[in-house]
Amino acid sequence: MKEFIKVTKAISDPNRVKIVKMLQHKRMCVCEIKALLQIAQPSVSKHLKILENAGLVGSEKDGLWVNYHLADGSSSPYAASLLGNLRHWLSDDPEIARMIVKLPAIHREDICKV
Amino acid sequence: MKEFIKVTKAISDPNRVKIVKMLQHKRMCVCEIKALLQIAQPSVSKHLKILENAGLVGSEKDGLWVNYHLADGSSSPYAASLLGNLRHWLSDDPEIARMIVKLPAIHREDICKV
DNA sequence: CCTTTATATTCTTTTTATAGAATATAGTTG
DNA sequence: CAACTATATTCTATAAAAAGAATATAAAGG
Repeated sequence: MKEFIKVTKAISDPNRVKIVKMLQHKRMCVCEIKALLQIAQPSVSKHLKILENAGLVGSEKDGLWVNYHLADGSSSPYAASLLGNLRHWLSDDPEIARMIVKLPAIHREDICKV
Repeated sequence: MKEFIKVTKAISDPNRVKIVKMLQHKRMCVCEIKALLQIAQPSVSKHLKILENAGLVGSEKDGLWVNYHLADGSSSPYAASLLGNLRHWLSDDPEIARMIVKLPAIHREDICKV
């Protein structure tokens, strides 16, 4: 039960849904995500921690950067099912779509400078 | 997006998960649900409203009683998918299983008297 | 080793959820 | 229609979530 609640709580926040949807397109560092969401950097870090804890995203350090990517869902059937469904769900959502359009123009060299 | 969040938020509470799981076995009135969950009646009513709003349960009046039942998922793909998965998910959860064992002994005539 | 930079953590405030007590509503029965 | 009962709603208190400012940490480069 706890694991199920952890996953559903993690995904029941619009900013966290957006993070999952953007990570479907490429792995991203915190400041790139921050640039797309337009919220403060600590808020991004906290959202990512909640998603990681739920088994929805993973991360790897690369020098100063931390690259986040979609998890493979191996942590639980709940995470796996959700990640599978989200591959198609919400892609047509206006807010999501607008965000995805901006994605290709985001490059850490240009925008990172907290 | 709003519909998706409504469904995930609705299911990300342990008492509401329990309500969905018990309704898989039979349609129940508020005081029967109250007896199984062991929380106050207004809390049950509020949980049911949230679930109904998310398209996860439905209700029909029968005199003084209101019988709640699982929804068919026609309100959204999110509700449909979740209800489908929950048919097998969490059935082995100890807390859920213990509750389901008690289910057959619950009869409104015996317990209702707020 | 000092500075810079990307990210994480802590602290504080504001908002949102949850719970139950009290009350309202709506059927039912005498 | 008066008393009763099942459910819903309102009110209030408490707890949990989310946000950002300030600060801490850790890796890189001079």
